[in-house]
Amino acid sequence: MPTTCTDYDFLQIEPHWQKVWADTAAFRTPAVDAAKPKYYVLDMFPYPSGAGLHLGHCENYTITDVLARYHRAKGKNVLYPIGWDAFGLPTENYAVKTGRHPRDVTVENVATFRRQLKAIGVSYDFEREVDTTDPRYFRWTQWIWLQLFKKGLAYVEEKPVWWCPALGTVLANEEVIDGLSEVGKHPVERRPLRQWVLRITAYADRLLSDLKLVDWPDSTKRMQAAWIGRSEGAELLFALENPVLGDLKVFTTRPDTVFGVTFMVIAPEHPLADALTTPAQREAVSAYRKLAAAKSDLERTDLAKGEKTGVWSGSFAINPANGQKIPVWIADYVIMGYGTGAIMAVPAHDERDYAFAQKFAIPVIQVIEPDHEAGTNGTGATKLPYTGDGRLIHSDGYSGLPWEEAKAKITADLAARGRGQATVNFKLRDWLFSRQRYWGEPFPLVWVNGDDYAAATAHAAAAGVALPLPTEPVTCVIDGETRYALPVPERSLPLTLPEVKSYQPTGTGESPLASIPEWVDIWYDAATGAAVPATSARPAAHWVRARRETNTMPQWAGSCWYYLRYLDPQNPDALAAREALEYWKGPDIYVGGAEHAVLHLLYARFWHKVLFDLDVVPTPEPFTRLFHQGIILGEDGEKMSKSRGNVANPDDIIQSHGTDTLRLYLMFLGPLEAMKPWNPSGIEGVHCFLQKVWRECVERDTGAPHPKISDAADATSPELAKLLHETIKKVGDDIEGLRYNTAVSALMIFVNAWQKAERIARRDALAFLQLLAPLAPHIAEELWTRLGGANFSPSLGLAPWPTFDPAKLVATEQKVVVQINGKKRAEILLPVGASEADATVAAKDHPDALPHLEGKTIKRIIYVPGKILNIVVA
RNA sequence: GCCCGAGUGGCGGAACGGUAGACGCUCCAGACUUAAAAUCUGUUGUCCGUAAGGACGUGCGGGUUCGAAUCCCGCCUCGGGCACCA
Repeated sequence: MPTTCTDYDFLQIEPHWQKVWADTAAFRTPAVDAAKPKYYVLDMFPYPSGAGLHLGHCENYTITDVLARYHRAKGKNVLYPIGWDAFGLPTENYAVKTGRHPRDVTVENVATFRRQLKAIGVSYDFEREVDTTDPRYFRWTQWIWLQLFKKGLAYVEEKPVWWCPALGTVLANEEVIDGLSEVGKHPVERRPLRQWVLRITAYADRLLSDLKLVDWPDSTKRMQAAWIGRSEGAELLFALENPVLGDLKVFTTRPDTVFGVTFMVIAPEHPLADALTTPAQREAVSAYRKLAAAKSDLERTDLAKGEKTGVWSGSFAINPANGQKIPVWIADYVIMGYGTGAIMAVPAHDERDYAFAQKFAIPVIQVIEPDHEAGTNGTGATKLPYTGDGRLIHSDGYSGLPWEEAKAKITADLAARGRGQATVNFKLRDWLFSRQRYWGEPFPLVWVNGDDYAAATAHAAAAGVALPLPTEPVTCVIDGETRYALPVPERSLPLTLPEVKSYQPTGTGESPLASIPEWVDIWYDAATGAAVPATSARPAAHWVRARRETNTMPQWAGSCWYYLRYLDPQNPDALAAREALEYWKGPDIYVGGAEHAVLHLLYARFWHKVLFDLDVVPTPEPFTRLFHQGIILGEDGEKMSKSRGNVANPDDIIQSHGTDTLRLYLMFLGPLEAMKPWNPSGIEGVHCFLQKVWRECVERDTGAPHPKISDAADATSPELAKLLHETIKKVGDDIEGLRYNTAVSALMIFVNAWQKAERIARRDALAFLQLLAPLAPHIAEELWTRLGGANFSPSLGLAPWPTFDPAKLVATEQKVVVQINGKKRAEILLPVGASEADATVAAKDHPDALPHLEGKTIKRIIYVPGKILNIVVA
């Protein structure tokens, strides 16, 4: 039933249809049906912040909603779900401030988001909502983590984190601004803490090479490739002058330049740094190392600061290629986390080494000579540092060789003498996977001593419980005692968060979980996962004394696999049924911001590959096609932010213009991938367009169908019919190609022509409404119903998408532009298929072309049928 | 510093190497109206010209081509990202 309004009253129409869709479960995902093609559209699910939806969300979700509605009309089985990435820092900080439980805050925020999403008319299947904080969900997050643990991909290490003594808490990178805490502006320092780390580097090669399997923007692929950072080179051994200390191992991508080494550099944290420091240098070195320790990697790598710093250790190393004695320096531009934490410095052929050598007056020896002029400064001398290609010089036994050849030969020769080997190195580092927070997934494991580990695992095995144990136990030292990580049985999951009295930091760097001794210190049954406080009596002899892990998982955990849970969101026995995984596979398109180009997408790919190796998922890559929408800027062209006061609120626009207008305008604003400013006056134009559609369909005053609309089959003029078919083709092509702005423009052109026409056939008016429906679904449904669309299909959304007749698109005459010497001079109308000779004759006779041809000789004619005729004259 | 984008009317933007400025906004003029709003019609890149018409024009300078906003080279400006990666 349509509404009763006579003019375009979107405040009545939009809620009306939203209710109809909800009441009829119009967007419920169809059952798995092997006979029907599937289409899975995925949004990057939102973090339900207290601020509610912003225009960027609206843009993102309208893009996908258009795809979902379009593909439903094309007869696909569409899966279009939504959920909440609800663990995270802002909610926890809000809880700390207000004393409210993060769960309650989350429930409230989710309710706001859900209401707003329904108000913009997005056709999600809300029955498939997932919430990363729901124990029924994070049970499987924990399960996946156990698989990683079992595969030996999780380990524990002391890692430096931001520690704020004044706040008594660990801070995230984004909470530290210019070396001060964001809250309270207190000084912060780097402090090592026990952390869980995931071995993503074990997948570096596949994460890189499998990028060729996916249809992603090239820029995103390039960013991931750069982040993984594969480089081929060699590890070379430089003997240290003091034979007791052995060798210094360096990684280099340029073994061909080994004869140009004039100094070595090791990172301040390098294990040999102490031993290499001579008594005379001790004071300078320890001062320098202290300074470097206070800096983050980011500061150390901040090029804006420019100046290289460093200090000589007092020691020397021996170049394995020529036996030369070279000084070993300590400098923080070398980082322990990459390569071997030590380099051979070749100032002639490396920018950073060159800057360092200049500052400390270290000799520079050129060993590569360019083959061509490019690298020289005009006088024939090479401009240093020179990092390009060329041939070797000053390199005994290798001079004259092209660099690539020398690379291989020098590496092989040094390898033969046991002084090196070819290696591949990655920039990618292992993934720091724990947080000292409350509002995250607890790690499903306990810490026990060695004897208890043996006893507990034996007991579990005897009880027929296969614990997910790694081949090598994961251990760490707590309070001077070695502890073993004992995973909980998979069947005991989820391990839920205990209630705490306060979300305040503990002051020790541990999460608030550590302040609940009855949860942390327990008697524990390894076979069942059951626990009682350690203060109570030991329930039975096979129960062991254990301490729970108090770290929680980072927000990434839940977002690494949510796209799989949508396939089968309520399944209690598996993260999703095999049948659902086989049918839906992964998203056909994934839409979200480019800010996730590296981290989220890389982490999710990593987990997916692990699940693929375990035969849990059938595909090697999670996201085959990816699209990044552009940011909507404020009216002033700046990023929208509260402090700038340039925020446009979707709720206000829905009240003033309606969501159909908002959606249509967001899609019309410009290319979807472009960053574009919000322009409130432009929205009027789109609103007027919808009103015009209304006026063409509905008679004023009565609300009955417009008299212009006729049931006569030939009511639509041939010109308008042709335009309709062109529009059907264009809108379909543009939706599939994600060029919605030009699709909207095509719809406007059609309505402008419709308005000028005397009559239009009912089925043509309905076809137009179908084209409009993905973009502006409410007005389309309303008008479809009023024009009797129900006689064709009970629901507009499921009515088959209009088809175009290619025969109708073929013209009998074509306009051809006449150019003379490349300049447009005239237009001629020619029958389709006109020959070049015919075209030339017509052009020569044209009064506009004639004056430009008189007295000239024709040298050449270029004829592109249906497009142009270019006459070149002299 | 490095990497990735982007520069087209007053504005957002169109344009398989083939008519630059679609579509929309904004101006301006007209119709309707007592008036306004809404709606409809027309106009709106710059310069010369009464006009017909012509010249110029896609950040700047070159190049390739019959033909360049589009391809190539070198600059400039703006935006985004960055882990000095040996």
